Amino acid sequence: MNRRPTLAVVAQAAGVSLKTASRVLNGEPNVAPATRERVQDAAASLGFRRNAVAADLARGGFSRLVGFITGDLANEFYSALASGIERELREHGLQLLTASSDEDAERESALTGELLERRVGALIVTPAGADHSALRGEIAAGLTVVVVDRPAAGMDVDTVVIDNRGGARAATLHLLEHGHRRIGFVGDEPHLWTYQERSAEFLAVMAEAGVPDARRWLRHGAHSAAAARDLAAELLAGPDAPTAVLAANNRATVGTLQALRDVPGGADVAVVGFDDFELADLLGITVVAYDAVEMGRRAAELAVARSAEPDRPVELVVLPTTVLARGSGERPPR
Amino acid sequence: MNRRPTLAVVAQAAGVSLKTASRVLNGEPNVAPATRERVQDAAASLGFRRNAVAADLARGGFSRLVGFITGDLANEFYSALASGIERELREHGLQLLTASSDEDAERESALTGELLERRVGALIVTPAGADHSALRGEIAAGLTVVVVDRPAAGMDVDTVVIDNRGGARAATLHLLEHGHRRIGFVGDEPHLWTYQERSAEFLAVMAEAGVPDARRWLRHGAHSAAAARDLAAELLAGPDAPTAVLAANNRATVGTLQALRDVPGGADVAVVGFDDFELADLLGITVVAYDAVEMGRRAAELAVARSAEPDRPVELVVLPTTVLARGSGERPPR
DNA sequence: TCTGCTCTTGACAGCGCTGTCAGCCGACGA
DNA sequence: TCGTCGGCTGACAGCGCTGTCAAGAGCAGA
Repeated sequence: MNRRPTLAVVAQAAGVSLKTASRVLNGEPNVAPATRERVQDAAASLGFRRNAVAADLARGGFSRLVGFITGDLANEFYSALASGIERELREHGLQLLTASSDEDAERESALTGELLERRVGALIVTPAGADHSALRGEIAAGLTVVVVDRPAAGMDVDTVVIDNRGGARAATLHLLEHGHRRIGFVGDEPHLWTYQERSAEFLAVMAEAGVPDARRWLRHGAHSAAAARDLAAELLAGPDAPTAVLAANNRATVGTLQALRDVPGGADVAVVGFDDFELADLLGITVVAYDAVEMGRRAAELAVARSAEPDRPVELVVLPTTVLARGSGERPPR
Repeated sequence: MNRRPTLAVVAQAAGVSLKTASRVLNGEPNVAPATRERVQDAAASLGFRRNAVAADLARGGFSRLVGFITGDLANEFYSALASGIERELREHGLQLLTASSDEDAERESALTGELLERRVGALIVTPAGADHSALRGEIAAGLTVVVVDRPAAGMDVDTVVIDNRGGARAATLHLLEHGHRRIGFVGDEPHLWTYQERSAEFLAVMAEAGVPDARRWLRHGAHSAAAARDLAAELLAGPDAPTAVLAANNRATVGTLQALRDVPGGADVAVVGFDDFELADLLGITVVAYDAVEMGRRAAELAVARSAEPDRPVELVVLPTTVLARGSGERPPR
């Protein structure tokens, strides 16, 4: 086990009291320069390292850690979020503690518990389940919570989301404007808020455009690329197959592309994906893009702001989306 | 601020001593069932949550946190590592604290410091710099360190790497066997060990195959896709342009593909990439693949093992690689 | 009934640090 | 010369929990 000198040892070596040593190492004022130097020398030569655990405890039991509970860190969207959060927290001298829920509500609440035991100063969550009663209790107890990507139903907390409706509308219009009428929609799990928003807007736009019963091309369950692939394949094999597909998340886009590769005439089907991804550019895929890193950054910013000022009004940040035309969305109907 | 009941409050409510309450909440034996129940009820009704910070301190000042310092969490390779690590740690009741160094040695050492202040029980690192003197001191002080992806030069620590030589050899042979002689190599920063291993083996195999001066097609600096793209474009524009490219990491592969798209005749150039990536399958890119999640898992496993038994012999784990033929690497020379 | 044991419980002293408060000293103004 | 004030320092009491140790209760066997 790692035995390190404590502050007391440093203080003794420098011939000062514990408290004075503490002052020096925390950069507090009102220490004579000579004393300061003696303590610093002692600390350096002993290889002293302050114990943040003890310091946090003494200061009131709160750590300078912020927890982030997310669906799946291996998904490029979530890792972009995490990187935005981390960057912002760092500016404020805070550290990020990540945990992934695998989109499982039960695991989410277990993780919440663990992070709370660690006395995180705030929690940033992409809510998996619909039931946030556990969280609600914590908020009442004074915990700072920020939700990101999806709002937490019925909870009055700071939230950062993108303009899902606007993005879905733009994407659908984009395809309609290129002449498509039969447009498929490959979406995520129906209980996810993002699915609901995107699909509802898709249907609304189709109705406005006078396309009857667009619901027949609506599919859901594409939370993995493999599932999306099957859904897309089934959709494209139908008698009334769409000439264009709106893939409602990055997994769905990949799966749809896989399906299109295997279906005869698949190369002619227009595709617009929701969520940009690195190779979309190379593949020439038109997407609804937004800034996931910024999303994380804003969430962290809100967390910091609320910790500092618990009574500030709850904020809802909605980030804009843009359609990036790269070819796949501009193909005319076959 | 989040005011929560302390153990003392719970104990009082249950009419027992602090210590007995502690026993119950830690699941220790030798507590009368009736007492146990009283304490549990009190804890539940008060919304008690143990303070892991204080508990860790009382237990000796070590947290059940394991730190992971990595290059860039947004890179799919590192996030796969992180997810493997997290999964394994969880099995042992440990939590992961991630921090990214942006491949910057200075930042790496600052982060190391922060994690140590947090008294992480172990540190898993993908070493950025060449100078690990700071780490060396910590190890001497008893810290458990495991390095992953690249060995830390001159340090006797547990290490998990892939068989870079074997992978590079297989990839180069693969291209040679498909008739290529002029083979380009687009590699990472030259100070990285993985670059050195892969490039050295590439040159060795080329020499064995009787291809003179393969070094003329060797390029480095492809740590981002953009940089790789420029390198590959330059390589392919030369008078003695290669008919095949070995892209030595996932960034390099993406950049190379971008360059090939833009260069006339680029579609005929064979490509083998080092590191698999999600869309490689869709794009038909032949790659040298290995299991990054497993790599993380093994690293975490070693960290746990060494923490438990500090004197065990140092281990070097080398994971195998495979060539996955998907088309791009099987194209004959033009 | 007494001894010896196990089971259960609690008192107490920290873990390593910080906040509070009080004390000391030299300097400065009157 | 004295009073006062500001800079500097240290004693001390915790933060919320756990480890140690010892004491009390209950019970079996002698």
